Amino acid sequence: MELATKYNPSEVEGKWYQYWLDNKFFASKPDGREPYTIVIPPPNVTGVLHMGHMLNNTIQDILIRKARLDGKNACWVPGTDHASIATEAKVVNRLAEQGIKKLDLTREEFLKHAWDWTHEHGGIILKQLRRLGASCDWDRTSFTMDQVRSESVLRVFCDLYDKGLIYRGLRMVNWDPKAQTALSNIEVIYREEKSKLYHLKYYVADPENLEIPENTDNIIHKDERGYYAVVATTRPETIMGDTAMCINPKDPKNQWLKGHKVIVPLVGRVIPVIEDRYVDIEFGTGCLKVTPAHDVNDYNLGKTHNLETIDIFNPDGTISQAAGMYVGMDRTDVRRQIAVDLQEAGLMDHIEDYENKVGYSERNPDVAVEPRLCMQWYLSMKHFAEIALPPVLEGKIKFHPQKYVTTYRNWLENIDDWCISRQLWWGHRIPAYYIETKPLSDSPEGEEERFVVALTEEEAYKKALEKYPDLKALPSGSGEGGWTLRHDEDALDTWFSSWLWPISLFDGINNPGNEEIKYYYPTADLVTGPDIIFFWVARMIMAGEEYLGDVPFRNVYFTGIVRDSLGRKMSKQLGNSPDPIGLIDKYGADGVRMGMLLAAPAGNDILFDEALCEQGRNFCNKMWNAFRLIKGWESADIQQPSLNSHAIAWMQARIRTDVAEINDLYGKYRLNEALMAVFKLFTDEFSGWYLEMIKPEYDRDRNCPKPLDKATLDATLDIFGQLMQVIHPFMPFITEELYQHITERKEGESIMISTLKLDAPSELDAKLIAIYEEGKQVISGVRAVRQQKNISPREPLVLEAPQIADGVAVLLSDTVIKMAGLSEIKLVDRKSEGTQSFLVGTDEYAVPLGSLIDTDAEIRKAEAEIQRLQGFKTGIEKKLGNERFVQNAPAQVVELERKKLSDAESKIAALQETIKSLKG
RNA sequence: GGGCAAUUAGCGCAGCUGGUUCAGAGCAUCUCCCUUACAAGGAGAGGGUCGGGGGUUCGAAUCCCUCAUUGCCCACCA
Repeated sequence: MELATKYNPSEVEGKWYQYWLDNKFFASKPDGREPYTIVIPPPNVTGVLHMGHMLNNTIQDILIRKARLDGKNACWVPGTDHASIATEAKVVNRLAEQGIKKLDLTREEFLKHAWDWTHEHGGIILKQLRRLGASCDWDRTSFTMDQVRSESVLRVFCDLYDKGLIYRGLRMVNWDPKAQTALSNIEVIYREEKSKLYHLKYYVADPENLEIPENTDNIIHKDERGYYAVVATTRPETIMGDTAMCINPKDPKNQWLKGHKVIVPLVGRVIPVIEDRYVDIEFGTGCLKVTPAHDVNDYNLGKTHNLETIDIFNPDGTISQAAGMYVGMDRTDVRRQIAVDLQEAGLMDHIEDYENKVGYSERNPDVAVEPRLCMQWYLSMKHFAEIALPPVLEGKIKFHPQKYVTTYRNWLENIDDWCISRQLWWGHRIPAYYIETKPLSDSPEGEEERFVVALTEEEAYKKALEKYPDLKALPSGSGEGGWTLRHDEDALDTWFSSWLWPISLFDGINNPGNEEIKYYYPTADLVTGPDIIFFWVARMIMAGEEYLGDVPFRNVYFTGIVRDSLGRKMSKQLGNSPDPIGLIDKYGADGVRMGMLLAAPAGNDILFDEALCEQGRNFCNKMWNAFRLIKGWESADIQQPSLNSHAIAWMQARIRTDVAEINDLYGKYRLNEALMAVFKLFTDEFSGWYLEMIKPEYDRDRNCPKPLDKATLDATLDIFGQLMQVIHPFMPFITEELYQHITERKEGESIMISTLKLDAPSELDAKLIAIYEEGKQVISGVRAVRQQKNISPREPLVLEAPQIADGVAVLLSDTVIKMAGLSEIKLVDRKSEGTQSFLVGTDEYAVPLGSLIDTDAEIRKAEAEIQRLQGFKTGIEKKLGNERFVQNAPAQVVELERKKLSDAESKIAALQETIKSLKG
């Protein structure tokens, strides 16, 4: 069969992936082997693959495949995340396109739409991962909202509630007015923004009592309408909610305002001037307007000073009835309008440009978050911080790179309670049931709520009766005087299910101590981005410690962000995000995998460039052609030349040595370096040197290569197979293809499940490698001479080598002759005249060139080299002349310097000799 | 405002606890070669005062101080 000169991935990849699936090579069951588990960071169920996923999952696949080759029971569990806010937003948008409003639907109707959407788009991303070669155990595919995972979430909620760690609280939360839900603190992203600082006039309401101090530091504003204070604010639209003005009691500028009242501009409300040290004297005028309903700090001031709270916003960010003005307008429009109105009313002192930070919703990045006071569910974090800190600080979990340990610690040491309720329908419904004996007030400050937390409604009834014995006297049901349960409308934060992922995937919550959780937990490695260290990584550690008393993983490998070659983040707007599947079509999955990884040192951002995929594709081609070469050789029952047996020994030594290093790099998660080492081993050592060494001559009579001795061919096939195994984790498809060719596969075999057992490199290996390295230098030396003199590689040359019994010219003479295209190697005491020479170490080699030699140029070259060496020499002499160096430096180092000196001297001597002979 | 990291060849990076793996590979660049596996290839070559300045030391890319630049994270200054 004729093989194409280029590797064609598209012919190969689909075939092998199916073969792997058919043979269930990805499947894992608990057995006696050592487990190696990875749980996938679940992508959004309706998401599509982007470059970040490509990187992340390539790394996971490499680790999993490596573990499999090492004989471990590798289990990579895939799945998707319901991503409540993101998905619900998408569903709402789609409904809107159809003219349907969410609020017009019942919860059940909405959820039906959401599930339809999920089934329609769900799992596309997992299909895409197959193209990449991801060797997930697909039978285990899970979803954060499937039955097992959902039950786990509810059980955990009930359990934590029973433990007193979950509570309901009226707090200032971050409110997303578009999604109309609360967010946790870490879901808010602060962005620096150009805005305005509005300086508003708050006239003193009781000027008759004002005592104007003289000759003081007070700064007093007055115009024809009277005395006023200037308040600087970025949010003039909140003045309807002002219930006080606050100054710092020590502020010399504003002493005159103490104890007075001021009038809120436009609104006309008279509010007190309160004093609190919270106020920064330096900022603005030192006067702060206090809006307890719409700012966390103001809320706190309101609490300490017993201020009234006026909530001027509706949940969707429009102005509420309570504001009394601008009712129904959107907050952003009001800001514009009120600025105009204030100007016109003469209540605006001035406006200046200002930069401040505005919080945006992580999932709705164009929506500014509104602080809002409402009742939410919280998970108390003190306990979790305490259990999650030690495993990381003590190194039971290792972070790669390590610098994230500090980040992790800082966060846990300053952690806020976790707001876990979301006013969404798509998600796990909070298993709380309110007892309704009469219509409940909607007001958050309504009377004390009565509720129970239970896994099912049935259980909730029982619990209700236990908790509130008075209910026993009442008839159950919605009838006259009866009582019913109202299921909490809210859903849980998505991360409240994700944090259980390494446990819930093995059903360790519902079914504690089951065989799978015992076997697979803790998992080995987690591969994820540093952006979710708090959202996910930290919380998994909390859940793991809480529910299994053990860490969820041993290592966390933080990948960088994939950027374009200019260092910009990939984004749809910029259009700089390549389509991963398109890339795979173009370069093959193996090529793309290599391209991704080459640019990806652990923890650094990766600057992705398609050219890197080209390099990956080229490497595939290199392997393919090396295989074609070997495949074309016939074997014959002839004596094995010593050149070949030596080359085999050397190549094997090389493999042992390099694989040891590669394994070490794996251990340090320096996968890009491991890949580089793999690449060089194959391209340089194997293809560039080894294959060329043993390559049989061409038989012109038969028009094909001469046969190769069987022993060498067999050994070469073995070596090739080993190399495929070493490369396989990085490039699974082509290595499988070539491995199968090499081994004449039988059905059911695969490189995936093969094992590679190599001895540790020995001292002998090191020696062998050193000899060959020197031999390579001699060969390169001759090639360089050819290059300089423009001599064809096919023209045989003679090499004069120094008389050294164990020198490479003797030990590797056959190899050097073949590789350098020599007719012979002459061992000489003195090189002859008319040669071009080069040094390898301190040994001088010479190629006689007769008339080709340019004597003058050679002399100039030698003189330049002598000069360089002289400089080198004087440097060392100076060092050795320094008594303190000789006294203080270790003997070894001093000895080395001496050797350098003598080497330099002998090199200089040799060069002078050369010049002499050239001058003849 | 606090913290962390980075700064080494045109580019993206490696250089572990100070001394032969010390100034490195890869890509890119340049030169030559369509040699019977591979031009998606081969052979060869050039290229860096290790961000600036100071210090410690016999000796610093490596340790310390300082400045500069960049990036990231955290934080309620309106």
